[in-house]
Amino acid sequence: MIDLRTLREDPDRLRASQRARGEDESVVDSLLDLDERRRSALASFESLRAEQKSLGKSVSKASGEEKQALLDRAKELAAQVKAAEAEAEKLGAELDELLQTVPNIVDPEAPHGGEDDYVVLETVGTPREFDFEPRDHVELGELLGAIDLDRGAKVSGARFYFLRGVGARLQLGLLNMAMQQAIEAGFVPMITPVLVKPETMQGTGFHVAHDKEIYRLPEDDLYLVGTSEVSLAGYHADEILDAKDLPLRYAGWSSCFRREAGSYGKDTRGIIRVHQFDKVEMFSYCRPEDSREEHLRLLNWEKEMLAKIEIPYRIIDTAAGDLGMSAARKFDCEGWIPTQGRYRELTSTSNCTEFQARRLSVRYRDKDGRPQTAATLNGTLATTRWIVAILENHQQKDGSVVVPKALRPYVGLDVLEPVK
RNA sequence: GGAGGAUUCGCCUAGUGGCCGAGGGCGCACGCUUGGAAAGCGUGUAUAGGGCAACCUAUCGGGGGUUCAAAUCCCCCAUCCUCCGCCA
Repeated sequence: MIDLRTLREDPDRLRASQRARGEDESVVDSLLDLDERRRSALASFESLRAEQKSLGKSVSKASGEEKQALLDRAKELAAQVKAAEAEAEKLGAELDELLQTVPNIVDPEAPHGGEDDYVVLETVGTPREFDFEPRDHVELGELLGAIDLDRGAKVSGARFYFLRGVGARLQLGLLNMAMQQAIEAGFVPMITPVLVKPETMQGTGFHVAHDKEIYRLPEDDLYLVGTSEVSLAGYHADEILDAKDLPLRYAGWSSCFRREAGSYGKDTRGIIRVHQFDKVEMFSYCRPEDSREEHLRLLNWEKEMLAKIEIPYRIIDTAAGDLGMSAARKFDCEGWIPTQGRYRELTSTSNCTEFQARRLSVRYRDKDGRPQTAATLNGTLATTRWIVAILENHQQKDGSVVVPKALRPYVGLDVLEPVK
């Protein structure tokens, strides 16, 4: 949620941001108009209410005819107060509703435009030359007895899978390595709820009612998270944090659930795009003025992880139109997938500035003891999808896969051997 | 699933219709006292919105109602605790 007071002072900032995203600018004027009307409705309610209160006090002191006269007036006033309050509430609700639809103000440094207007910031490593025809991760997963897609489909349907044997070990090792790195960097390790209440989902910037990506449990009014970012953002909701504890950093391990509606036909093969996967996610609460630096730190921790799996990757600066609701800026690290001949997203780190925290009411006390809205950031340390990159980049001619050195202690194997 | 109890300012607690946004204690902050500290004394100590100064308004788990007036009365819901049942 954007800040109304800032909007009043500098509406052009939001206009520019909407332009950069390729979205509607007129929302700015609608907001300003509604805000103005709500404030005046609120003011008239408040003065009527003040009158009612003081009148009420004189009622209790008066007696006889005088009291009756006062009562009559008070009764009349009570009706007016009620009407004024209803009007103010109505406008407030309208304003809130509109405000809910406005995405975060983008960082002016973010590239303008849509999905394809990203800027490549850095390319690390070079794709390996194969002296044999590389197998894709599906084939390798099958050879190694690591990924069972057929039975995943049998049990749960399309885009489900079993990780088994070395596949399960690879995921556990990878995510444990991520957790270990996070712990060493001072993160608090967390295993988070995967079902959350609507206000947590909404607060994090996902629309419970409209978002086609969210799995819902209507019977219980609970929602499956698409990332532990949601649970970790909600963790400090309605709290005022101690400034000396900032930045507060958490590393959450959870399964993630995505409906992948509207992606029919995309990545139907393998475990690139699935309904359920596991992820270790960094989440940080910090002062807004520190958030840009924090964002770069998160990116560096992602690079550190990627270095450990020894694959070529590049970093892109996502364009404004592709930032989603909450992010002001987003960097993705994309790993090289040999059989696709292109880079695919392995990590994503977003600076959500105060957007999520304002919705969730996460604040901290500044030097003067005044509550201020915190900034929140998130970034990926590892996910199930990384298995694709590891298998494909480190495969050998016989179908075996060399485990990257850093990962070996966590997986307990140097090489994954075919089972058939 | 059933029965009962609870939910007030960071914590503990007072408060059964107007004098309660709300008293006390603890904690915390500042000051006095002291060679220094403790104790003691004094002052302050929620959040949000509006004017942005005095001040005004809202909020006593959430929502609705009764009333001129609700922390206080009524209804619904949520959470926690206890007991019973059910499952393992």
